[in-house]
Amino acid sequence: MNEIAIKKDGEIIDTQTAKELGFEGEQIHLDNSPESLEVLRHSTAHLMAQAIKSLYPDAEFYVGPVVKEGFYYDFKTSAEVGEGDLKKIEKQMLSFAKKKYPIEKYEITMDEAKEKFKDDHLKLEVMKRIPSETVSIYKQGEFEDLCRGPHLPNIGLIRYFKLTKISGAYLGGDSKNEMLTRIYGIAFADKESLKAHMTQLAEAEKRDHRKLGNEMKLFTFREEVGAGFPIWLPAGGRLRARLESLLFKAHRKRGYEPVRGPEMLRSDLWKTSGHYQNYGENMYFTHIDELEFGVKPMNCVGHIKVYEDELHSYRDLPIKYFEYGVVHRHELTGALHGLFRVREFTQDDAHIFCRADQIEEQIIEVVDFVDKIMSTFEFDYKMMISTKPEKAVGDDAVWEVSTQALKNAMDKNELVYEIDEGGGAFYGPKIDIKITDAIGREWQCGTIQLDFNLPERFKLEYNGEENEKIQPVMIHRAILGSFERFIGILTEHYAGEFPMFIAPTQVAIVPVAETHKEYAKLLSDKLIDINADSEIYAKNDSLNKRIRTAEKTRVPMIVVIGDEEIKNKTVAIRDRRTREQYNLSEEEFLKLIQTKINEVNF
RNA sequence: GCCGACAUAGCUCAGUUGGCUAGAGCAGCUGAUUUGUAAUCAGCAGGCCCGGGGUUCAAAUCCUCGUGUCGGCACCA
Repeated sequence: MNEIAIKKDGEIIDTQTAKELGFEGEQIHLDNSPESLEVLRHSTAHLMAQAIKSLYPDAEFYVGPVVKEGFYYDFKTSAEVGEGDLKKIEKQMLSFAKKKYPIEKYEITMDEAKEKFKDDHLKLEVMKRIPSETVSIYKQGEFEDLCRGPHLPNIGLIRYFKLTKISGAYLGGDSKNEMLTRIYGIAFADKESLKAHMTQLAEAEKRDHRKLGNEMKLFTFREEVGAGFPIWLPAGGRLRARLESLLFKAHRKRGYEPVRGPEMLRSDLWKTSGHYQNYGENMYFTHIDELEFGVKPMNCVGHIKVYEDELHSYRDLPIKYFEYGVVHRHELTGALHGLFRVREFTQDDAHIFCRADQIEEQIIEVVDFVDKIMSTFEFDYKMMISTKPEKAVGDDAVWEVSTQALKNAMDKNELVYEIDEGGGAFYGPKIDIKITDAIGREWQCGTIQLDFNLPERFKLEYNGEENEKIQPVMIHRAILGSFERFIGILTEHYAGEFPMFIAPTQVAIVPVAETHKEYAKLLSDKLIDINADSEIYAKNDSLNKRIRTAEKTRVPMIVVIGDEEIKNKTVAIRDRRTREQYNLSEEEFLKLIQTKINEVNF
């Protein structure tokens, strides 16, 4: 097998460059190693550009990098390119690949490059961002592209690829700029890997919470109701209620007090908080008589009003209020996405009012709380500290102090995090908890936000040791983030196979014949007494059919009851999670269910 | 919001180049059957073909404006 590049000092250098500079190093062969795929996919992006250029001669090209899930190329043409054109482009790519053009490299000066690509305003745009004096050009057949490589020695090596998505993308990732066309693709060294990859994508799609939510009747959306407004169906309602009650206990244990603010508040308050100015475009407003009201997009103002209801002593801090707060946000239509992004959702929101010297311990307590829940569900998550955004309230100095406080808390406890510059809330920096969905997209769930600004704007205070007035610090936090998004993620995580303690229905009861229905009902009542939901499958269908129907709901446990069971006071269990069948006495069975439901506490 | 695609029964989908009363499976209802661990049989019902507007002798099919959904971009729990 021929080498396609070499690795020198951790860098991938293609054969063209290595030859030119006389470099030697560890050989990289065409296989599915990360290094090889990097080169292969980059060259596949170029091959795609070559095909696009031949099909759409006026096409101009921006950049075509390798990304986590393959590669893409951004370009612009006067023609309308749609999904249907991907096949055509793939075909053209294959026909070029068959010609086995070598990929040649040469260097020219920046001025020469500008002259060469003078008709391609996108390439000129790319060059503006390159500081060096000279640039390299890669040539394959008639097609030439400005690129720093690395590339394969020959396009004939590209055989197993697929163009996967087409979409628009803003030039330079800035919505103020023009929109280009982006085509995504994937490439592998062999046919099997490509096939395996496509199969894996199809498998992931089966876990999509939108599909499962529909199948399992958890929730729905209706055109006539409006985009982004989920409707919770009974099964989803039960699942959600279980989460809510578990979480309620967890909050009480940690000293949180349940409170509730109104759904909408006078606009003057939103002006005081800064939401009106900084978040107004995401809010819904209405009028009552002459006064303007804003429907709450966050719960903090309500909780501030709770805090203001009485005077506080330094001895009482921290004070923690929590609420399953329903919020409304005007998300852009294109952003809506199943339960992951909706316009009305419920946060498991809380606000901690504390002294400056309590910040760190409070942050860490919340981080532990988050970890407790995430590990219960066996989620891999990552944390990210988001700093001051473009639109923000408060002095830079205050932002600096609070951002540093978050970092300190994390560092002191040796917690790993990444930085998201400019990703903070308008009133303070935050630690975001991100979870990955079935197809690898990351979603922010929990969040911990440190806020010196709202206490200042609302002139909050508590009495210190010397009876002086001191301003408290506010920590905004949500663990799940929102029930909507979290349940969406949970659904994909378990592929609908929810564990007993959270499942919409704990047990499906299948009576063998009509005469066993009564006993089934008795059992069902006993289950309710131990806080377990059950469903009786007594329809006029065959036993097999009813077991099949029950199985398809993904219920964790099915019990079959017939003469045998009634006589012996037992149940025949079919455990969907362990795929086992066994018998238990009724008493043992109820105890087992009770244990399984109670084994989880946050 | 932007680029592109899509919208047919509760669900999953057929529906030829525009051409008669728009089809199927599942689910639902009625009856027969009373079942021992993943689909018993028969019958019935179910549709403003997403919504306006247009082209045409004729529209589920073509055009147009909405609405919703999907894939991305941008934005964000």
